[in-house]
Amino acid sequence: MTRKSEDAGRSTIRDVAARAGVSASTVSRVLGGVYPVSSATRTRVMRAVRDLDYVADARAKAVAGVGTPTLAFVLEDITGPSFAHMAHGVEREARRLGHLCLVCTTEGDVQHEVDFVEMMRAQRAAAVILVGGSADTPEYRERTRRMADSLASAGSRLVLCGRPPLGPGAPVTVIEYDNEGGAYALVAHVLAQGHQRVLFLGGKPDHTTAQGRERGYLAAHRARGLEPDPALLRHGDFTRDAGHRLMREAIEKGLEFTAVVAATDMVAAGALTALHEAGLDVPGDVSLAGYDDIPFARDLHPALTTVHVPYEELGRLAVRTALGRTPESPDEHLLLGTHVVVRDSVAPLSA
Amino acid sequence: MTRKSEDAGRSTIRDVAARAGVSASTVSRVLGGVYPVSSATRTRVMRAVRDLDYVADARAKAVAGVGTPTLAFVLEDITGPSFAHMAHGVEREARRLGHLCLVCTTEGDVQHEVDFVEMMRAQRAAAVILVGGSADTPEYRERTRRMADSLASAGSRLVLCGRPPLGPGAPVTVIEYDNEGGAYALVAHVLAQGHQRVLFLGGKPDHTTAQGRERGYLAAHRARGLEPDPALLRHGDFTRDAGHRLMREAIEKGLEFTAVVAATDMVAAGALTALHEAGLDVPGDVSLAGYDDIPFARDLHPALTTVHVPYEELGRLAVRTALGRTPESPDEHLLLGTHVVVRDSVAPLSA
DNA sequence: TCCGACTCGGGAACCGGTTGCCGTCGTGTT
DNA sequence: AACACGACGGCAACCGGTTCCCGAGTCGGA
Repeated sequence: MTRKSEDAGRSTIRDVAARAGVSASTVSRVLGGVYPVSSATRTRVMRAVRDLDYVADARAKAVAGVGTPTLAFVLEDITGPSFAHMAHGVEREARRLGHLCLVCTTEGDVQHEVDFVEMMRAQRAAAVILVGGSADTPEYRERTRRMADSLASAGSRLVLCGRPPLGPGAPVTVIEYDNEGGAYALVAHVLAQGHQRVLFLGGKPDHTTAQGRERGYLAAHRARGLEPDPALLRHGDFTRDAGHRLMREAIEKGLEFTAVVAATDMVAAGALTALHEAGLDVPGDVSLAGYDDIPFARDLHPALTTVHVPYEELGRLAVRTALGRTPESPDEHLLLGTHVVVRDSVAPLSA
Repeated sequence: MTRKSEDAGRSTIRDVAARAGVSASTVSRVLGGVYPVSSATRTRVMRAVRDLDYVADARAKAVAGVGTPTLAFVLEDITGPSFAHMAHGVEREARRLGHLCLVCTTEGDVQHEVDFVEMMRAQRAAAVILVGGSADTPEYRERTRRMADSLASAGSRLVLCGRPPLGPGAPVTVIEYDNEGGAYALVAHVLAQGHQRVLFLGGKPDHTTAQGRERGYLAAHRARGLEPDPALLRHGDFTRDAGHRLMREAIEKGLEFTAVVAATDMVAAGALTALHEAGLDVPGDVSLAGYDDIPFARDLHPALTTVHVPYEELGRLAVRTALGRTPESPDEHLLLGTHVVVRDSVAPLSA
């Protein structure tokens, strides 16, 4: 009472050949498609293939040089909305270009990252995409540079997607978005509403994404001849909980401010809840803005004014430029623009 | 002016052997670790390995039977918060168990799914995990059953994670969570507050996750001797936009209700915004509840009462049970429990 | 001093495919 | 009828590893 697949297990090309009464090369040719094979033979082979439910071992094909190419991406945490969108872009584009997609999350552990990249070199991945911000320390550059060289020497390619670029000369493709410019525009918008004391809920001080946004915050002030009170710059990380805690502390501390700019929408969400808990109305008493334009920003109450970042596009571009390059093409460095999305959480300063 | 890695490119084990003046077998043994090798030889080999910056080709190792095992997961859209959490659980557990993780998103296209599974069979993946709900049609069962058989015959395993189970006898591991039970408890909670007309914003009618939640909604009513007005059951999909649209339509239509239960938190978020836009207070005028307990549920205003689903645990369990099984072990079917998280969006019916 | 055991390393077969090369057969041409 | 040529298909080498099997040294003990 066996199914048509006998008891199969995995069958090899030689099993198929034997059953069809031909040689393994012929089977390979039939399956390959283009080589001339008589239709009688083709039929016998195809029949044997179906009988045995045979599929060629992709790993063996890869060794022989005709495998499905593979691409890997590494991120800290797939549950972060912006990371998830980048991942989505990467995966879509990889699929469109016929690549398989390996994924690894590091949960912030750099050793995982290094180990995984080494593993990808062994897998002969076409490219490895590092997704998401990072601290820009000498140690980071050193380590990342090493990974880049290592991949390059194996014919692969390292891509930094939303990550600090290395110095010149590193064999790396960099796709970034404009943190400073976006934050500048956003904060300028807030200041234009008459606010003077704008609380900034930033990320980790050495994190480049956080730094860029903070620079934009400062630059927007200075462009109006203002020098922001250092006490208004608070640092945490990019989580909802950090936003909540930072906001609560600022309120308890009696800090004076009429607007809050959070480094991410997640942080803004936590901050918003803390403001509500303190009985403050947004934007009546305090204006609030975020950064990232995650889908949920619209459903916060009030709808969050924020900066739109083309995360998915970022991921798509990362794989397109990485896979599209030839050995001679120069190292690319793309910088994507962002724009402010005005919703309801920022209001003119009430007299 | 070359780096220590010569100009390398990819070097083979034979290159290393030649440089160290030994045979390829010896290099393999040195790298393998356990076989007795004199320390002089070991040193020479290691030096050659470093000089050439050699890494064994993982695909070739796989063909020889000593590769890193691989596991694949398929989901509709990685940007959905609950999918992302399942993915996170899968990835974490896979990494813990030393597996590589391939990922594919289908964007609802079943052909992608079928093709990808076939590809995974060719890759000799240890297991393929299908993540997220689906329509439970005869066509679905037929197709999924075929994938299960195909994988099983290749020594792999299909895992349904939050997906409708097939009939008995299919070589499948199923990990589900209790949609009906969770919805029952949630709706019972709402009814206990005195509400009588509870609007249900459901998903696609043939989608099993949506069906389960709807059954829970109905069962909770009947347990109190109520028969819900069919006009209160609205169907869309699991997106924020669907929730927004459905809610607006219900309001415009003049439907009477004092509470809303949404099939997911995303839907609830859209509905909440629509309620606000209509000038209704939640929970003053209307109570609202969601399902999934995504992180953002806390930051909606009011904080959303919802049902917690252990998505990450679900993903972890999926890989653990799939990889932990022996050929003789029975097909497992796990059903995880859920629980209501009471926050601020449901209030007693005001007289 | 001779023998056995143990250590070390090489040759070759193997994993499961692909492909270059060449021989055979059938057919059409002169 | 001889010859050329194109269509087919098998052999064997190759991709880049691992591992079985066996032979060559070396060392210690009888």
